[in-house]
Amino acid sequence: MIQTTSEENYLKTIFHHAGISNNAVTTNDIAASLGTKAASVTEMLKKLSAQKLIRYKKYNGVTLTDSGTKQALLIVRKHRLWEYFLVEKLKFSWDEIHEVAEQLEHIQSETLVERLDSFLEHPRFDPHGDPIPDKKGLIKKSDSQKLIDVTEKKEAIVNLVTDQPELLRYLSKIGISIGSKLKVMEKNSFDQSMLLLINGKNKVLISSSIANNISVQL
Amino acid sequence: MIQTTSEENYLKTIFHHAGISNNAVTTNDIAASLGTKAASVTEMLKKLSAQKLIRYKKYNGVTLTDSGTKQALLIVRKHRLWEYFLVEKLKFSWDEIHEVAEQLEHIQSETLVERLDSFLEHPRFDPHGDPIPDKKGLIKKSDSQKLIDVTEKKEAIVNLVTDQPELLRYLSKIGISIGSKLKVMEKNSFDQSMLLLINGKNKVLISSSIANNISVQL
DNA sequence: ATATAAATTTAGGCAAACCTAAAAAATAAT
DNA sequence: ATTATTTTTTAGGTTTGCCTAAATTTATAT
Ligand SMILES: [Mn+2]
Ligand SMILES: [Mn+2]
Ligand SMILES: [Mn+2]
Ligand SMILES: [Mn+2]
Repeated sequence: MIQTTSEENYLKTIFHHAGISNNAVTTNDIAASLGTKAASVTEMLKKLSAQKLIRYKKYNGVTLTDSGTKQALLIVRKHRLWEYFLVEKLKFSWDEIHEVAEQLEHIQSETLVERLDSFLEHPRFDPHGDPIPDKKGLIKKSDSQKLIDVTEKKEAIVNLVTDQPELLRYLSKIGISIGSKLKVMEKNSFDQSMLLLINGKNKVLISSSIANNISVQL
Repeated sequence: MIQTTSEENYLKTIFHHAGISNNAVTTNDIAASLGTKAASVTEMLKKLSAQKLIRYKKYNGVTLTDSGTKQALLIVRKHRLWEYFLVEKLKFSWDEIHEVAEQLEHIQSETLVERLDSFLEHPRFDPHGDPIPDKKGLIKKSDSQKLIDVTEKKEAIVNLVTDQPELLRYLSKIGISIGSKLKVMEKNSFDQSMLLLINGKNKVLISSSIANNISVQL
């Protein structure tokens, strides 16, 4: 069965909230993410449940079924492939792509996804470091930890950042991108801010909320 | 103002029916093209008229305003650029692309269109030979005539075919593509069928309905 | 245990884009 | 010039996806 754009957005949101262990996701969380109201969410949950894409019991949140997970993974795959395309082929910057990918991910054509994947030579990560599910929905998970948890004096390589335009523009400004080498010079134990040495050149102080949105590999 | 996908499809349909001289287009013609009913068309015409994208007088058909024409040209531009992309970069065949382009043409992002155009190196014609409007909406019109009107013994180069999947597959099968050299060996005056020599090699008989959907340059 | 607060669902509406059937206008045929 | 046919519009419905306000359930605090 073919999903509407709206249904796809709900599935994707549930997927992102559920995490790897497919935890139950609440009505309010979905509403907040999609910018809709709880009442609208309840309505949609009934539809998705009728299609057996989610398991829904009143007042108990929802989890994706296998079928729902498969659909969600395909949407995520398309989103990230398009983001990769926009950056690598069309020279968009990493803060300009999310909104366009939000539209492109709903284009219906299996052939298109697979040809795009081939054309891009099967990229494994999108421009923000998020893994791109393969055709079967398998995700390559790299061992990665939050920058905020890295101890003083350690060095690490940036491999994932949160896909939020304002954050991304800020990171670009201070010279942090995927692959940047960071050395944690000082950690302020009061506010969790960090003094970083970026690529052995610039020293920059970042707040904890920034550090919370960067993941690295030691 | 931003148009819905449905509004864009109406504008494009009106544009295609109006021809270069922007003739009035009838309600029924629009309905037939879009696979909707006349009543639905009337409803939409009121909306487009309120937005001053068309000139609409009850019972008198519609014409596009300058603003409506501009919008329609942009959609056509996007449709054809995407078709070119699908064929040249993703290796789709010319009969597989229309449906996907129908979806892609509605992606909203001015940057995307212009970057795509650059990436493709500003193609002037889509895979069916249809001209791609430039950023300003200008169309390069090549002097071209219908194959059906070519006189016996003349030679001509195919430069435009109708974008209909079944036709396109048939043309591929008999070896006709954009750029093919055709020599009109015989014209049957009874049914207008034509015997062609294709690229100096194969002799093929085509019916008038095929010949009507091929344009050539002498 | 009860009261209060928060989360969720239900009830009733709205706009977009479609539909069918009936009415009105324009066109064609006698 | 009437009548018949075709085209177009109007009237009244439906579905999808959203909303607000009220009711219900669950969670939290006294
Ligand atoms: Mn994104
Ligand atoms: Mn991303
Ligand atoms: Mn096309
Ligand atoms: Mn075309």
